[in-house]
Amino acid sequence: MASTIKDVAKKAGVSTATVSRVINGDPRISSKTREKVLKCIHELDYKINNIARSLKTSKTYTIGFICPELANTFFMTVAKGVEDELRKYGYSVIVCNSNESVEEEKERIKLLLEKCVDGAIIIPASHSGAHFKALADQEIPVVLVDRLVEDFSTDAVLVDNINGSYAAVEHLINSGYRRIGYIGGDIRFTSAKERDEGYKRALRDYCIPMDDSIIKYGDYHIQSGYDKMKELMEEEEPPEIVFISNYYMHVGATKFLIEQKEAIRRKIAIASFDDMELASLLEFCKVLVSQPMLEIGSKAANMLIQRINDSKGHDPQIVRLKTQLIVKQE
Amino acid sequence: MASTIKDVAKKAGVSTATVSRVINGDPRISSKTREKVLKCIHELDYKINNIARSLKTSKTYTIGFICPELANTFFMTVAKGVEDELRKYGYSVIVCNSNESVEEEKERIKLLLEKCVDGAIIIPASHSGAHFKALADQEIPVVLVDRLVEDFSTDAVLVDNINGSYAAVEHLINSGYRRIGYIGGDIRFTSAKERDEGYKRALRDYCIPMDDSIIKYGDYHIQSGYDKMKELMEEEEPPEIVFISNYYMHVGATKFLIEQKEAIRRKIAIASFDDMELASLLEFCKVLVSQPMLEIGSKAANMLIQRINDSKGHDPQIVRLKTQLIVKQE
DNA sequence: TAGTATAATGTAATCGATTACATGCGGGAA
DNA sequence: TTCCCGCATGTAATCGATTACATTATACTA
Repeated sequence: MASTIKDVAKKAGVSTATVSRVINGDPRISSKTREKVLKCIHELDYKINNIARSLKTSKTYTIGFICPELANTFFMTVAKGVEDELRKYGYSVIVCNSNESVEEEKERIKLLLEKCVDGAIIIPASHSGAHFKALADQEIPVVLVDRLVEDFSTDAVLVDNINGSYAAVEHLINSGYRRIGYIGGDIRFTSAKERDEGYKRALRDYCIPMDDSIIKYGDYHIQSGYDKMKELMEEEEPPEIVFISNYYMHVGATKFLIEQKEAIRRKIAIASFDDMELASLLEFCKVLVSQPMLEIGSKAANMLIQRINDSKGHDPQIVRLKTQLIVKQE
Repeated sequence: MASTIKDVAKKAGVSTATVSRVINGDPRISSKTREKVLKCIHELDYKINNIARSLKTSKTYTIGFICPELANTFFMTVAKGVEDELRKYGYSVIVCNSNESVEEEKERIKLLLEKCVDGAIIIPASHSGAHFKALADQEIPVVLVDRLVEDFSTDAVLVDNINGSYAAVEHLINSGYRRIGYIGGDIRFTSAKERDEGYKRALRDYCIPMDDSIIKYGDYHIQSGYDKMKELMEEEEPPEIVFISNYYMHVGATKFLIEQKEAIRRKIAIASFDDMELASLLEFCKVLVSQPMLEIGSKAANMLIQRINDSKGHDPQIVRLKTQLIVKQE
């Protein structure tokens, strides 16, 4: 059906080796031969069969991207950054959804191994990374994004969560807020833990007493934002403002507040990690901590390509990108 | 490095053919041999090399998914549906971003051809589909999603845009609205054109005069929603409510209105296509038309697998899924 | 003119699987 | 006992590229 290198070789009256060399830009080929071969390639509409090439070169120019959820703007904006950058180097991306399950993550890793990817970029589904060793065993470089894991050390791209949180809470304090609630994520994730740390550190630095009754932990999903905001508002002494550590909980919390009576609504505000989609348009929202999502992706892609081209390189490297504080105009 | 079928064969004292048969579940292999081989596979941590397999079988169990943008919840929720469904059949997905450019779309198609995908699911970047023939020429099945194209006919999964729009506008009319504005998309896209049609048909059926001054066209992006809403509100006689034909323009329009004075804000409302993310939480929003995004994806995946397994099948088939009208509680 | 370096191309093995065809073996029928 | 059949397995070609090594042609030197 599709023409092969043999067809081209026969038509051009040369060997397959010569055709291959033309395709790969070998400078030893005379320009006369090159012209002739290129003409035949064009006439036969020949397209290289990367399967065959990969078998011989053991390079697939494909990388795997595993994330806990596809329909998530943070993950997908990172993916966009990854794809954009990798494409420049001729790589394409197999996207896998681990569904926030370690078991499924394992399966995806097996899949990527069987597909012989040249590398993987992973947003871990859990705090455990023992199963990532399967990739390392085959010398397939891995770059983690957003979270570190236990039992596996490799390159990673993170944001400076601590100072991101800190700056937001500090801003709230400087704006006169004193009773600042918090909705955090599962602290087994490094990112959640760090955002925690930033919040607490700011309170401590400004000598504001920490009150566990207005510190709640959700799971980064809309529903838990809703539930935790409800709990906060039902406390004896609710906060004046709540710092929420991710976008989807921000959305859930907003949803809860919208349903409340005007009297309640007037007395509460929100600050939140992540500036995506409509975050900045949401009612109650005063301050946002914006992550450079595209840059996270492109940086991860870059580090991965570095490793692919130089696997015997340096020790695992961690890059921390800065967040940006966004204060909404009144 | 990684062990091959040869290593397994040697260790088990059988031929590679036997190992291959075990891997592929050939029933002719005696259970004694099968056990022995499986044991060796396990001990050597052998993983099949799909590159080699694909070369021989000319099946890659990989499909391409091309969409105009990755950081878009509609496209990515469809992608999730696709991935979920395809995985059940052992397929994985290469995700490509056409960046809303036909040129880039062409490049991605070339890429997919070189990667020897077994099929492609495409959300077209434009109204033109002539370049999709390159896939058809290699007998690679294509399923379109959301939009049809000119010059290329193939299987497609769409929603019933006309009746989706119609139902929304009809609901507005029944709720007493008479001056209903519209912000549509580029009518060269079939989906935009159909949503148009639904809006206009409802007005006609209820004998409400159509007024071009409150019918505007944007490009499905946030900014154009903002701009067009502004234009509408600056008309001599602005609408009471505006039906907006996609989520991102809805967001933009809301953004514009939030910035306006209370007097203006009180007099306007919104209805919109797409129920995603926060659509239902947005101020001004009364009615939404929800698309079954996951189902669109899984249906497209299903149709594609059908074609892959039976390429000489029936004529191109178009599936239209129903939308759902969502009325917000006051 | 012979000898040698260099440039251009060809020959054929190879990557790791699949599979058509070949083979050997054991058991049942006559 | 002999013949045949079918089951279980092996042999080797093959998929479409790459590439080490071999070969030929050309040019240059002495």
